[in-house]
Amino acid sequence: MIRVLIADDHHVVRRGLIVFLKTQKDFEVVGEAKNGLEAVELVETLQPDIVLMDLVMPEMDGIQATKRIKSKWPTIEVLMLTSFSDKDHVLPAIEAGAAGYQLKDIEPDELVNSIRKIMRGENIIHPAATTTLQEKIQEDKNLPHIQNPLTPREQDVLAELTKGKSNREIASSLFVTEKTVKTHISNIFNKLNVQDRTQAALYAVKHNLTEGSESGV
Amino acid sequence: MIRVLIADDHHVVRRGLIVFLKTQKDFEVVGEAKNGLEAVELVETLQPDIVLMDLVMPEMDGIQATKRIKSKWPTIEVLMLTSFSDKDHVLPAIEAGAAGYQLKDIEPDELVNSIRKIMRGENIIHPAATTTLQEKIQEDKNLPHIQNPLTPREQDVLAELTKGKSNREIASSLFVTEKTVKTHISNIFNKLNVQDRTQAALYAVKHNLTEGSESGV
DNA sequence: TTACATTTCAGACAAAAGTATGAGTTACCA
DNA sequence: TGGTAACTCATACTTTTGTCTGAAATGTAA
Repeated sequence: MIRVLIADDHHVVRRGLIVFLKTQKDFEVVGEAKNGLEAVELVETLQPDIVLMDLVMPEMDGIQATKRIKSKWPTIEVLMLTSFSDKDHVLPAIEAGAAGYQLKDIEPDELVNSIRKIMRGENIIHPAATTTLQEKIQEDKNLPHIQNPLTPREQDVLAELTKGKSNREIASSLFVTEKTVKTHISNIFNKLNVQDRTQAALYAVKHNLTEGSESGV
Repeated sequence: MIRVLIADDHHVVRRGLIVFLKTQKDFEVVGEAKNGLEAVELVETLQPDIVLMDLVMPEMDGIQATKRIKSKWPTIEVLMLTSFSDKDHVLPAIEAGAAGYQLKDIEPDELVNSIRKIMRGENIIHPAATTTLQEKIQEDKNLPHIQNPLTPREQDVLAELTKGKSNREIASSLFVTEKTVKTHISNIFNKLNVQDRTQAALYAVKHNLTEGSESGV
């Protein structure tokens, strides 16, 4: 059961989404928010799996709301659902931590599909928005939850980390000091957009970044 | 590729195992140890995925070696391979942290099968040894890596933990103080036989203890 | 050859995480 | 009704983690 929170200032939009998602047996709309602030509050109490977030809303816009949500509850996914596909709207959304970006003209089936993909750990960008993203990616590579630019050494560290090892153990395995491991690990967290080693390990497992090794706890 | 270390004081046994495992394309025997002490040392340098460990060996027996290995490298699995199926031999092995216990009369195919299962996170006990285990389980439930006695509340905490949350976040989600969360978490670690939250999260994911929720990083 | 990325390491902190121990509460079982 | 398990919380620590800043060595691509 995927628990969905809808955040949109237009009543019609919320109605439409709810009606449609109700036809999906494994979806449950746990709440509705009329603006970004309400969205953050409801996320806190309801702890949904995913938030369908409108970009433009009163009180607090979708970007701000997404930032707050992702910083407090990094595991809760946000799918930006809006009607703008230009650079100025897409990029901030992705940078804020949204796992996906879809235009509101999306087909219902496609929407459900997108949500499922996100829950599986994939990132979804509407084709129209992708092109504008591609350009930016060249200039600014700091969007690692889209593209993963871990260096070889960082991948080594992450692999060890994903075996449940401590910094000291990783250092010993890779024949470097604990300081070095800490440096790598900090960089990994930034690139993966996670806050700590547990999230990094879960991310690696979920996204199958653990190609090298096969053991686990 | 599953990297195997063989620890047995009988040369013939080692030969036999090696020859057989060589026929398996995804197995690699990375080393052989003639006693427990050597096994521990080789584990340190070779970092295998799994150790096939004889119970009775000179220098250091399989139980001791397993204890040391599991305490230092909890992610490395140990399959006890021996010829005793009585209580006094089986229980210490399991308590030492062995993921499996098989008699030496095991069919080669069955052995490979067991190893694969262990790598998948399952625990393997030879039928003959299972019955003696069953009895003991009633008396002594402190064998959590076999049977998981997490209380409901501990399961709640573990579920939150497996979303990548910090203690503070878990506390807020479950409406208790951080102190309480720490208590639960310490207990969980003991029961799961892991050292920290990352290992616990990986354990939960691997062993599918995350029934309740579906989200991740 | 300059510029940049990668890898290594250090010092100094701040912030979490974990452990140990004790204790009060409820709830249920024998 | 006494014992026990589960849940809660606290105090007092120790140990790890993680961040920031700075820096040196290496290799490589423009």
